[in-house]
Amino acid sequence: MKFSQFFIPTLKEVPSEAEIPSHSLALRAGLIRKVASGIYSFLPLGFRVLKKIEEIIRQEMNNSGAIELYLPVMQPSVLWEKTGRWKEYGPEMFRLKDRNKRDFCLGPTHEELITYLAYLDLKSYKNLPVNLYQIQVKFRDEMRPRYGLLRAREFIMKDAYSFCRNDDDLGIIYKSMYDAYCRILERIGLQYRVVEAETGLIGGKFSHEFMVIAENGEEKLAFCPVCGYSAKYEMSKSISEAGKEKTNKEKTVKEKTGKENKDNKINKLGDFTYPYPEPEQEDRCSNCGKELKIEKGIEVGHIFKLGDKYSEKLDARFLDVDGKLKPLVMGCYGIGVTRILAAAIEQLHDNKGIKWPPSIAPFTVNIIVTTEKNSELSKASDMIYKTLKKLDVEVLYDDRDVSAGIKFKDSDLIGFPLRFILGRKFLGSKLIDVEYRKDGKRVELPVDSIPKFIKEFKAANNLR
RNA sequence: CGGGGUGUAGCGCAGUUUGGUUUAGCGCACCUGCUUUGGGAGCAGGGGGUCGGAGGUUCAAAUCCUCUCACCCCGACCA
Repeated sequence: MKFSQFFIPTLKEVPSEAEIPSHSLALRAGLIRKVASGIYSFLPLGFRVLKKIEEIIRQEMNNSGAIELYLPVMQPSVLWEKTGRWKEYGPEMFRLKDRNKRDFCLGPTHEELITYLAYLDLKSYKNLPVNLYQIQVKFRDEMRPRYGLLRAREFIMKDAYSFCRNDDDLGIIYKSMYDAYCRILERIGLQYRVVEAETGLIGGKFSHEFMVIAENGEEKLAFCPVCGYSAKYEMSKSISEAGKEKTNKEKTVKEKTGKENKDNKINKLGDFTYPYPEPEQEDRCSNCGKELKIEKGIEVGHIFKLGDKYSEKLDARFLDVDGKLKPLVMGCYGIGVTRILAAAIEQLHDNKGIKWPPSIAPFTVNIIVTTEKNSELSKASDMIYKTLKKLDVEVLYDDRDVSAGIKFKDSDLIGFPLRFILGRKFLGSKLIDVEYRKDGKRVELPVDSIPKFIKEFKAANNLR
């Protein structure tokens, strides 16, 4: 792709609405534009990244036996009334009426719909287990959208729902989803932690959250560098110097209210402010006794064991081998596509711009020609552009008639993993300056070594 | 929803306190021409806003008053 024929509106200045790097850089690099609070358009560059994230997720889901389908965004209220969530969800749900005044919502999640599908078509243990997923847009009227893509009102997520005969089978699928999520984040190339978490409005017995480590993360995590124990900070167990085991939640409730709370649960959050306590020196891992490290993370994935909460209410039952009618045992597994995009920027950037991991970079190589009007040089860069395309490299050739400085700045901002620089030096030595965005390192590359270089780069970064 | 803040050209801002001296200004971006091109170039010329919206006060409103809308931040809550 030639830069001059593509659409990449970059911004030189920091938009006043953006507070954190992922938001600011996504706007500046021409990935997204805001339409309304928490609602964004994806420009071509951002869209390419989205598609790459989706594809990695899709491959890993398919590899772990999940099957893709597509459920509607618009959902009738009747199903939600059966599960009681039409009321429970409250103002967070975007609601609308059709011409006949029937109630609908824009799906904030899809348990009701998928369970309805199971009710219709999963009648026998012979159909089980089955794990269905979709990559779909979701709508949640957040009380406070913020940080650009990190907390949007319209966002894309992959959600999977599994149906099993019993808890044992559920356990197997749960584990396979857990592993798939780890592979997804590893393939993308992000540092992350898996923590135990509460289940919230979705319900169910217990859950794991997948956190991408980042400075601006909304979640505080406790992590043991020695044994690998990790948990959300407020749920983390630690041993104080006194040797007494405690969880941070107990401590918080007691300290803030000044009184005991029998089940250690916070009942009315509005009653008092609830800042997490500052990490304490004496907090030690309850597993191995080593000092806990406090980190911040962005939640990108959440997996739940639902059990029969939805299947009971929506009457989704199957006939088991023993001839008995039983509710389907469910699990659900969500991972945020648009949120991963933001989290990746949040974790991988510097003061010049984004540093895309090669797995999801919009383009792998950016060719910069510093003096476009030299015919020898433009011939050479055209040739190199074609060579890279032939090698099946995603390359953005900056052929714009602008000063070299602009090309360099845009290149840093957008964050292509590799930059091929052709200028005066090339005219003399016939060597291309190849620069890595990751660490700024440069190597000199003869033209005929391009195939070998690309092959090695792809192999090292797991690209096709 | 409570508290705080901001709305002036595509983006970033000044002007608002003390209404008139501004045909509303600056930087960047944009258009034309020439010169430039290894880290956001130079000169010359040019286009674009009626000051978020509505109402009001006044001889006169970006500036004062009332209402309203949008957006951002903190909190509660949340993928």
